[in-house]
Amino acid sequence: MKSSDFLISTVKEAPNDAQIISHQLMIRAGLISKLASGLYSYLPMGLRIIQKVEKIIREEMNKSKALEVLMPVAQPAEIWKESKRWEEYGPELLRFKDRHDRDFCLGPTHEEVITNIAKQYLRSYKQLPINLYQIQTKFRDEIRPRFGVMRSREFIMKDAYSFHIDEQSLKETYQLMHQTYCNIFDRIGFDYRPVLADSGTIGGDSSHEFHVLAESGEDAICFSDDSDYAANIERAETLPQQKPKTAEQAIEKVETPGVKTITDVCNLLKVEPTSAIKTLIVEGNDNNLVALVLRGDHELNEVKASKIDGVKQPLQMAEEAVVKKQLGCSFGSIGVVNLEIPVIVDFAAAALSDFICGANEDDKHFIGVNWGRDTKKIIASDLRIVVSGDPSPDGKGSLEIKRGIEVGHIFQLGTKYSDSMNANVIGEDGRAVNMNMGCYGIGVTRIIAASIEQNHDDRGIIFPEAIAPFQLVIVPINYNKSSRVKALADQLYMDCLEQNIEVLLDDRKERPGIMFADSELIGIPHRLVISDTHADNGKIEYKSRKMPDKVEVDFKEVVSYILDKLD
RNA sequence: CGGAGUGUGGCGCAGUCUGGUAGCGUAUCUGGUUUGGGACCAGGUGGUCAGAGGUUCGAAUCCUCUCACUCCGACCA
Repeated sequence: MKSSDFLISTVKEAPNDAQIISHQLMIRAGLISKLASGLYSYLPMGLRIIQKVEKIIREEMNKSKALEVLMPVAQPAEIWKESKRWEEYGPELLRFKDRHDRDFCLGPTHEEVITNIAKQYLRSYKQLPINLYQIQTKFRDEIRPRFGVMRSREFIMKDAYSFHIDEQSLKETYQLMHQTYCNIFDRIGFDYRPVLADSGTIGGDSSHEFHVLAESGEDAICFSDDSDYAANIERAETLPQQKPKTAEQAIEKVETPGVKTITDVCNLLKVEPTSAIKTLIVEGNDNNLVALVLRGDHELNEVKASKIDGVKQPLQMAEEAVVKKQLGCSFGSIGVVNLEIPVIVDFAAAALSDFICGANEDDKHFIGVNWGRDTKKIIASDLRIVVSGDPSPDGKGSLEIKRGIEVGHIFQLGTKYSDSMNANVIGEDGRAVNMNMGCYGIGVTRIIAASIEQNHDDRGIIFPEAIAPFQLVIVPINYNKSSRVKALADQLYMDCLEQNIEVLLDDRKERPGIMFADSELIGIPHRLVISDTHADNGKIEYKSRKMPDKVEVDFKEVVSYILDKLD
């Protein structure tokens, strides 16, 4: 490709709504163009990258024997009503009516459509297992789109759905997909981790997210410093701790006027938050209240809390007015002494002795409180968000927390959709069985942003070769003046094309500085510079985007030199 | 949905308080000089100042409403 035949749409300044580096660089390099909030066009340079990513995904998916399909973006309400998600999904699902006043939506995902297909065409266990995938545009009406294509409303996703006669078969394909995802992300050149994930209301214990490690990641993930354990922070468990020490202090009520928060209490009483507890009140299953107790320095993990027996799902914090009426005090003064509602205590809080808590009277707290002696019987459970340094749940090492960008998610759906949509096959014994399903997603467009987050410097993007829009850029100095430079550049360009090198010849009438800056901003991995000075010696200058040094290469050997670099 | 903010050539911004000819940088076009790190000179093109209504002799500027976008929060099978 010659630059004069292409659209190089680089800009010096990014719009000021671009917050993170990948968004800024994607705009500046001219990969994307914003149409409206969360809606982006892919310009020629950006599309080439998408196609590279898609190619890798296709190759690896095909290798795993998955079959590609393509399903509609617009979907009729009927199938969503069948799966109950028309009601459950919420405003993220963009709904509209067609000219006949029939309900439709834009697909945020395709479980319903694929199940509908499976229902029609899968009749016998002999056709199973089967794994169908597509690379398709999705639409989710995000509350707050941000970070460019990282969290946009319209985005490209690879989604795969597998169908199985039993759980065993599902598990095998799940493992295969896990491996396939690793292959894909290895090829893309990510520093990533597969982590245990919460499988949401679907249940089942096997769900993994694939996270690219990056400071700007929206998710917190944690891993052991001494084993393979890695999990989304929502999912990471804490272990029961040792029994509390024997009580040393007597319980005593103290005045704490105006004190509402743990910080206030601790400042007033000159103690650390680790020796106080906080009591959160949530709604219970039958119109009652439930107390959740955490150590002062810990935070509630809402996913864990909502899974506790007797706690209303989804988790709902109690209204302060209701709490006042039933417990006789406001939020800041709730405590566990003489508390007449179910009390669930986090393991860490349950391990405390001689601690501080609210007195269930405004402006008063207890000090020297001990479990059992001063409280009724409690249930100890895992309630909190893990913190750095917690012991790893597998018993090996301690946890470290990093930020990650979720680029893939695989999980076992079981029979949720095949049950509600009645997708069954005839089994070996001649009876109909609802199929087990697995579901596997990769955010194609998000991958590009994630890769840039991980690979850039102050000059721009440093694309890994596997997904770079071009492998090589040829920068001729004085292409339009020096006939010798032009001849050499054209010759080299033709030679590269012959070797199927994805090469960009920058034949624009620009000064060298602009051409260097553009190629570095766009992040083309390899660069050759041709100039009269070098031509005098039969040399060409090579530079890798990753390395600071320039190398002189004989003109005759340059193509094989490049081929070697491309491996 | 709650809080905060911003809308002025493609992009980045000034002008708004204190009403009086629409401005700067960059990009773009033409001509010339340059050519190894975002050049210089000269001359152009391009804006109903987000939209609607109001006040005024006169509104980018003051008032009212609407819309869009951004940030923080809530939400996220």
